[in-house]
Parts: sequence; C-alpha cells; structure tokens
Amino acid sequence: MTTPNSFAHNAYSAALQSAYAHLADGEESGAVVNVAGRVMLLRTQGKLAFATMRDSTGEIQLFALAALTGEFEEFAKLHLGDWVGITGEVVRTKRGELSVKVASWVRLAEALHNFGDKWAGISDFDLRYRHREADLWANPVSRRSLSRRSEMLRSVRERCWAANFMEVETPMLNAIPTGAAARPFRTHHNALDSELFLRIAPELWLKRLVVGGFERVFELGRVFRNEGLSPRHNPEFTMLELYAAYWDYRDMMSFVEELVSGVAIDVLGTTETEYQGRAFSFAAPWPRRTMASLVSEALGEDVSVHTSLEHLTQLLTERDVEVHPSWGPGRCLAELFEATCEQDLWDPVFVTEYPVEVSPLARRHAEDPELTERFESYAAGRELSNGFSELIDPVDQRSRFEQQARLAAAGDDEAMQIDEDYIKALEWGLPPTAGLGIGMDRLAMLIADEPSIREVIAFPTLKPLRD
RNA sequence: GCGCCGGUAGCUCAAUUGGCAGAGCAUUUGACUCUUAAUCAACAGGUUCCGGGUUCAAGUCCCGGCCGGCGCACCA
Repeated sequence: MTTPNSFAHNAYSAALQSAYAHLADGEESGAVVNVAGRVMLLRTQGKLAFATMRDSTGEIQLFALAALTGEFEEFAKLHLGDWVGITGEVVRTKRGELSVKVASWVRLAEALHNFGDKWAGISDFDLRYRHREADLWANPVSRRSLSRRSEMLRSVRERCWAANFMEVETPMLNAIPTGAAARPFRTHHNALDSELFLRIAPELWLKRLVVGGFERVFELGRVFRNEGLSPRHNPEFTMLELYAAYWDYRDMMSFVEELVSGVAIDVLGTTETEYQGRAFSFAAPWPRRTMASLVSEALGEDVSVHTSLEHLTQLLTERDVEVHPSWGPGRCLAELFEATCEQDLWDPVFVTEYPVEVSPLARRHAEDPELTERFESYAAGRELSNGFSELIDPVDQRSRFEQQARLAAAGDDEAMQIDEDYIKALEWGLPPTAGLGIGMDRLAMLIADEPSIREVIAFPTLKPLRD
C-alpha cells in the first residue's frame, strides 16, 4: 500500500469545534479545511458514512457522501485506527454534530492491529505498559495522566527559571555512585577500560557548580537506582535537584511549598484536589514538624536523638523492627519515624531536624550538633522531597564519609563512598547553600491522581519477555 | 528475593461439581441517504500463557516454569 509522504494539514479538531460552535444544525460554513488524524469509529449507512476522527487536540466527525466524496466505497471500508488526511467543508449535520464533509481524502497510514474494544479499551497491564502507543489511543485516562506529567515538568522549569535558577546538566556516568544511599547500576567503558556507574543522584556535581560561582542551579533529570520495583518505585526515575547559595533549609522549605502548590495551580487550576478518593490539598504553607516531636506524639512519650540507645532499641524491637548493631540513636529515631508516623502523613508536611547519623551531606543544626538542618516533605503517606542546608566544611565532610565507609565495611551496601574530588571542591569554598531533591514521578502521581508510578511513566521498566 | 491473586479469540469478558470452549466489539461479506459504542443479517476467528502429571475425560485438579497485579523486603 502506498501512502503519501506528507499531508497539507491546516486545522485541528478542537480549534474547529470552538470556531464553529455557532453553526446551526444543518448549516454549512463554506470553509474548506485540511484535517488529519485517526479513525476511531466508523458508521456506514448505505450511501452515507460517518467517522469519528481524533487528532492530538480532540475529535471531530467526518461526513462522507457517495455523491460528493471521492473514492467513497474505499472510505466506507477504512479500518478503525487508520490515519487519514481529509479535505472538506466544515458543516454541522442535521443531528447537530460538527463535521468535515469529506470532498477528498487520503489514507496516511494503515493500522494492522486494532486498539482494543471500542467501548472497554485495553485493560491488560502487560499490554498497556509494553505497548503504551496502543494504550494511549485506547484509554483517555492514560492520555490525560501523561499529559499532566508533561505540563508538570513545564511548570517546574518555568518556575525555576522565574526564580533565577539556571538549568544545568551533570554526568550520568560516574566513577563513584554517590549523593544518595542506594545501590547503583554498573556498566563498563571500553576505551577507558574502566568501571562506571549510572548516577544515583546529581547532588555532588551540582554543589561543585555552586563552588564554581553559579549561585542558583537546577537539574531535572533521570537517576538510576538498582532497587526493587513497586507501585511507587521504578529503577529509573526523574528528579529535580536544585541548589541556592546563601539560603538555609528554612528558605528552601518556603521555596518547595510555593513551587509544588504553584505547579498544582498551573496544571490543575487549584490546590484543592483528591488523591485516590480522599481530599488532598497542595495549599501552602505546609506544617513544619520536627522528627522527634512527631515520633514522641506517636509513641506517647518524649524521645529524641538524645534518648538512650538501649531504650530506642527496645521501642523498635516492640514494633518488630530488627535493629542492626551499627545503628546509633539517630538511625533508631529515623527508623521509629518510618515505623510509626510516615504512612499517616496525608496532606503535605515538612518533617525537620533529621539526625546527623542519617544525613551525611547535611549541615549540623545551629542549636544541636547531633541534628541537621534537614527536612523531608511527606504527602499521601510517602516521601515527596528531601532538602537541607548543605554541609560546607571539608573536614566534617571527610569524617562523615569515613563514617559511611565504616557502615559499608559493616555490610551496608548502600552506604556512600568517599569522594576525594568532592572534598577538594569543598576546600575551594562552598558558600552557605541549601539544596533540594523532589521526585517528579511521585509528584506526577499526586497531580494525575494515579495509584502507580507506572501510570505516569510512558514506558516503565518491565521484565524482558523470555521463552 | 518471598507471599497472595491472575493469564480463555485481535480487545473486553463468560464457561455450574472435572463432562461438546461461548458472547459482545474488531476483522470479512451483504443491506441501509443524518449516524453518535449506529442498526440488521451472515461467515470466519482457539497451542484456554508454556511444559509435565492425575483422570474414561482437564480452561477447571496437582507439580514446574514464564509474564503481570498487589503486599512484604529494599528504597525515593
């Protein structure tokens, strides 16, 4: 089958629907347009045929008549899913449907597979994820969710640019995977004959750019973590990381709540929405609660990073959390938080004052050296963002890395490695700086009201098919 | 990685206690000059995910494998 290499397209369905909304039933506009799209439905009726055609903006009816339409017999045999280019007059049928009355037409592509039941669509997860192209045609919710993700990314960029942040790119292939606690993917560079890792975070590179004098930078990009899959985890996911010189973590919290609530307004038009059937509000400001106060509230007794290790261990054991011998009070407090509080945080909230033990890159708190100026925001029971006043002291940074190295030696395969280049960068002087990471996929889940991360990733990671 | 659940026509789904594998849509053919998931008629469409086993008889029961969903673990 031969099809043309191009089509002189000049009109979109949504624009026609609004431009000719005034057209009365049975009225003809006199305007001839070239539209193109996919045949979604076809209703033939003897010497008439009606098709519903969809393009990227919406749908419009095609109205073909044996007396007018060229190659009418062939038009009436189009397959659902075929791409067509149409030339014809914009009219409204007697029954009130805005239509393009087909004078001439051409098939632009043939669909050799169908797009599922025309009423039920495609629901099989395997088929939807492995062939998203079919899912997108069959299921309007899939189109809406991925569109919202795109609008979210646009809004995030525009708001970062508006706040004078500069978009930068840093290496994805790293000799040392660092900037977060996670297992990496390994690869190998042939010419250099060296082992490389896909990045688990761009954090250290971005701070080196701040050392270099770029006072506000952000990177919106993919990171890779060799961890399990779940409705909330994909091995590759998109993160916004952002650094601002002269800010501390409080300034960054203000920025985060403004950014996220602003994105909700840009995409949804409101901060008041629903997530999975339950009311959810993006509205700023978000409450700021210290980790110790939340855990104390949940336990009904005052605990903190200064509570004895023995007592914290006992509290964890009572909750069936296995305590690793390398854990100190800080790690225990963080584990208690996860066990007792995390899943109950619904509307966005900042959890602050993380123990230094679980925050190897964060600056010590001005009032308590066992704590850091760090926050994480939680929404719908899961972590949404992570940020802190950055540790700028190269001596302290080295000792933190050494602590991580001890954890690694004790069997923690997600502990960070010592990055000498990064320490040297700090020795050139990092000004007081606050940093932020936000998981874009999880934000997209909230904005699109989707229960699974796979629904907001066009092509989620799946197990390859084998015999 | 572990547990629970699922996989039947291209798609969406039925199939009673283990007893002839079905429907709608799509496809094919025919009818129809204002349809809206058009309607009507007819034809065709199957390795019941794969491989073993039990049985007179397996979509159904048992064992192993593949893929998916959810939960746990890991993590964001």
